[in-house]
Amino acid sequence: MKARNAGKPVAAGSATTKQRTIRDEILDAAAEIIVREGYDACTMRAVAALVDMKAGSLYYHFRSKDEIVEEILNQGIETLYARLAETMRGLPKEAPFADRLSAAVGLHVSSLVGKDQKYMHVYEHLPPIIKRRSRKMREKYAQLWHDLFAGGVASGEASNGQDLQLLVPYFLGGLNRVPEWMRASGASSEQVAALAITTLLDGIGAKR
Amino acid sequence: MKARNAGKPVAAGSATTKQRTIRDEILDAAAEIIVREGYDACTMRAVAALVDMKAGSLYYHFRSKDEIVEEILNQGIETLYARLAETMRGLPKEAPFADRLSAAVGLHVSSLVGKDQKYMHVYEHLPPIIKRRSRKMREKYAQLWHDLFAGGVASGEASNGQDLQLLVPYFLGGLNRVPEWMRASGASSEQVAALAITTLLDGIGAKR
DNA sequence: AGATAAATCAAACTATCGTTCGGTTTAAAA
DNA sequence: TTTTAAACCGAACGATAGTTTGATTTATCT
Repeated sequence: MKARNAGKPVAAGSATTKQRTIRDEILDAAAEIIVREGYDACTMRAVAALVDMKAGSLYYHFRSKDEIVEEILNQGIETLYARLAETMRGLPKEAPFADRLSAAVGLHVSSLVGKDQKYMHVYEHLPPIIKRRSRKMREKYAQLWHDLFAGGVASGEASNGQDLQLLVPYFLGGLNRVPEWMRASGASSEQVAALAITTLLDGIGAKR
Repeated sequence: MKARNAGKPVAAGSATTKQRTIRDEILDAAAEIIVREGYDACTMRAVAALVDMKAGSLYYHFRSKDEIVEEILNQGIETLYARLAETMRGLPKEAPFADRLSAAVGLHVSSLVGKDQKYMHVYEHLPPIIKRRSRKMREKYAQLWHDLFAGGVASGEASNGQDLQLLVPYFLGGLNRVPEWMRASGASSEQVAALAITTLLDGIGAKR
């Protein structure tokens, strides 16, 4: 076996420390290539090169290229869903809508620009056939947002009578462009999150 | 030569009627495939099949596959830019901000769901390397929106003091997801446009 | 040390990609 | 009708894709 961990700290931590398997390294490499150069450029040979292996060796860890992509896709959406569900559940029952919204936006944005952002951005680079596979999970995630807004409407804290079925994908679709905004404006993730929240709540029209 | 126009009306119109060339048919076919099945699926053989030809014959009309894609890309963005610029120029000088915004949103949305929507949606399916080529033109288009908002700010009709450098990509990025909203909610393009406008102006927060 | 299992390699296979090119068909000009 | 040019086909080319496989190296266990 090759010295795969040469130079890397052994992470001699607690027994509960999730250890980084070779599988993870491969997933990371593939996601990295997809986000930076697109799905076409993500060949088995390119992925292998990034983890210092040969293309054929990848098949010891994965059944196919499809399995790699699918795993990346799931990892991204499922952890995002879990984190948002957890965050919402952790809020006090009487937390105002603005606070709930702020927490959700903050989490979503930080996921888009954080350490594992790769996994969030892979989706948009995939061919439609593959995209469709994760559609159900993505709708499940959108449902969390739908619930959030529905709560705001019920308490009278939100909505001008907008159709939530339309408002949620509107807001969420816009939020996903966060990295673009940051690139174009040089703003921080906090600034971006703040803009999204205040604009959604109050708009940009002159005050009356 | 094959009977390419079999069954098609000759469009015996005025001399100024733009006639549909074979080039156009090829561009249409390629755009159609890219939008429906992604860039990978858009092979020369697939495009050729859609226009009842063989792959090699395409090279009589185009120098390369790249040339086809580039032409699609330009056609989409340039006509959009021209139409918005024209529309803005056509508005009376004293038109209120809300009207200007409404006109711009209406145009943008109708382009995204209209007859030539293909050409608008091709962009998002392309590998990063190709995307970068049309970046300048897209920034030019965004500049139109920037000017629109800047006008609203100057006249005091808009803005809560938001950074326009951030607000424009925020709003525009969201707007581009219109087809998704419509699919998810079953709303019409007019409903979607209305939501985008009122939400941007007034937000969804409870009135004060 | 020797044996066993895990991990990787080298090389090939088939399929398909973009592209080329000589020949063939079709439409218009003479 | 003959000539000429435009439009297309058929078949191939080299490159590269995902994948398979038998051999080989490396780690682990006794």
